[in-house]
Amino acid sequence: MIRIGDFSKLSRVSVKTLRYYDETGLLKPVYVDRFTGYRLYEYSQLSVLHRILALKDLGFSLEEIGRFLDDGLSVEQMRGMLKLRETEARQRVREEAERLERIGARLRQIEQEDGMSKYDVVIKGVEEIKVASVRGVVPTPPEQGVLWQELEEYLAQKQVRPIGACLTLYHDDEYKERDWDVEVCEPIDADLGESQRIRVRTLSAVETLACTIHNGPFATLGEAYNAIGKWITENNYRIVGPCREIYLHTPGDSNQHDPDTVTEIQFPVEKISK
Amino acid sequence: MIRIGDFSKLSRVSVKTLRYYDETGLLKPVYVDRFTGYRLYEYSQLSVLHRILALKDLGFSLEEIGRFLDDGLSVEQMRGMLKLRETEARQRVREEAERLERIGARLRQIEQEDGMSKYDVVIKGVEEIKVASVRGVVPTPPEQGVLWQELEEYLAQKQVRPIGACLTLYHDDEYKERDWDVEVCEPIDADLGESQRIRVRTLSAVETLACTIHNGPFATLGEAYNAIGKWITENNYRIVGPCREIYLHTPGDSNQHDPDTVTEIQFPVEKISK
DNA sequence: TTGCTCCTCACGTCACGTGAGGTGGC
DNA sequence: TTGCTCCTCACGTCACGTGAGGTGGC
Repeated sequence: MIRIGDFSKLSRVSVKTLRYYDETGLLKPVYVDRFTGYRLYEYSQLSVLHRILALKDLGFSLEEIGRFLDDGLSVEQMRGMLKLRETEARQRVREEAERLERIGARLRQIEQEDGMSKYDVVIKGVEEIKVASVRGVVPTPPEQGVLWQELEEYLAQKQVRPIGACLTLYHDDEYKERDWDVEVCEPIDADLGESQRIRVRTLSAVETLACTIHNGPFATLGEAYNAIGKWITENNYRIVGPCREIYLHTPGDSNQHDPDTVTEIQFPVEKISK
Repeated sequence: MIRIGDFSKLSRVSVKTLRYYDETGLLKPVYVDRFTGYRLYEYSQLSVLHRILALKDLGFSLEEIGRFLDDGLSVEQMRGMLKLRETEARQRVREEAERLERIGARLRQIEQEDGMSKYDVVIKGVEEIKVASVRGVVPTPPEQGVLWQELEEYLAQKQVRPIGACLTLYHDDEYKERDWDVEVCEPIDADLGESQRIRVRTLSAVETLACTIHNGPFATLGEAYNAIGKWITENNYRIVGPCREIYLHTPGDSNQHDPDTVTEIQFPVEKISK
């Protein structure tokens, strides 16, 4: 029988860890001195410790390992758990590879622009939203005011109040100089009849949206679009739906140059698989 | 200004997390009601939160992120930290890929042998060991007794006691039927003169050894060698040095068939890079 | 006697999640 | 009034690491 220090040296597992395994019942020394509390191990316990290390290394938790050691579970169960770990490990390889890619994209961005961008892009999902909307073609985005007027008037007339931030959908696939196909939306709760121009519909939930926040007047929104566009291509995503522009905060009088304006831009995207 | 629940919905960050960020000073609401304790955020804080999420996603800890936000650190510093994360991420990709490989190897092993092997293989390192040794050619390993006798007699004569488990090095690169080049070693501490047959030398430290434990008589050691050999090839390692056979425990009379015998087998290996 | 080994608390880690028990706002 | 939102503790997580303060063994 050997003491914990020697057992630790042989196995290259720290004394603290061995004590922890004792405490949790994972690997108990064969004998504990009643008076000194000294733990005494047998050499043959090294193979149990090896089993623990090997299973830990495959990604099992200590609790799972404990159950393995106790029950000596069936081949089929073991196979099932390994399959699970395999899926998880594959997933983590992918995640880490993507993280690596994003770090690379950041580095390139810093080099090119000589500094950190004002815009940080994150991926998130949104739930579905019920909205009243008007769709139409306007020369350029800043001229969508007419559509908003139409929508607001309708809602006021029906005495329906929006329940969240209003937004615009941009339906064009490509960049255009003129004639944008836009749809202005107000989220609503109530049942509301449609008119010839006003539609009531549910914007479907989206799982992966690339999003960024623009703090400042609408006039400089273009910078945000540049940043997010670059991010999307640099990180190997692809746009798969209409862009959403969400007017989170438009203070007081709707002065286009108010700096306290906060707008979120969202692009439905998907990862380009290699 | 918005309440924590709405801020949470907009950002898709849990209320608990937002409170945690407040507590740690990472992201404080602009206003906290003195009486109710209600936290109130401004819409523009969403971009700060986005920055936090983006940096977290690159692998930074919340503490590091906090420092970034406070100091607004230089481009050079940022570049340096990103480079570091890049190295780490690359490392983790490799680690996870290797784990995936090991899981696959285990699965194949279970399929083939219809169950779990008695032998678990782990990778570990060992430090250098000073030994007295005798090297010679013997017909087969079980016949190395003569060498041991020679060594023991010399040590007894010099009144030197071994300070750890004795071991045998197998110097042949390939498997042989007959005539094995073996070296039997006793770890020692003292300064000991050499003789014509006895050498005193230091076995160098090895960083990566594939190891397994054999519980049982020497007669069945072959099973352990089979298991570890299979593991090494299945997991894409290559043997890069002489095998070490360590006699951790050989009870009482050195009966070759004693089942309480514990032996460790170690192969210096390196990963075959693709 | 000295140095080494071993022991048991108790607390920290990291980024939150999970209740319990209670209050404010519309 | 009711349901919803928000609050503050306090504790748990996972696999140990880090001391502090003290004792046993040769």
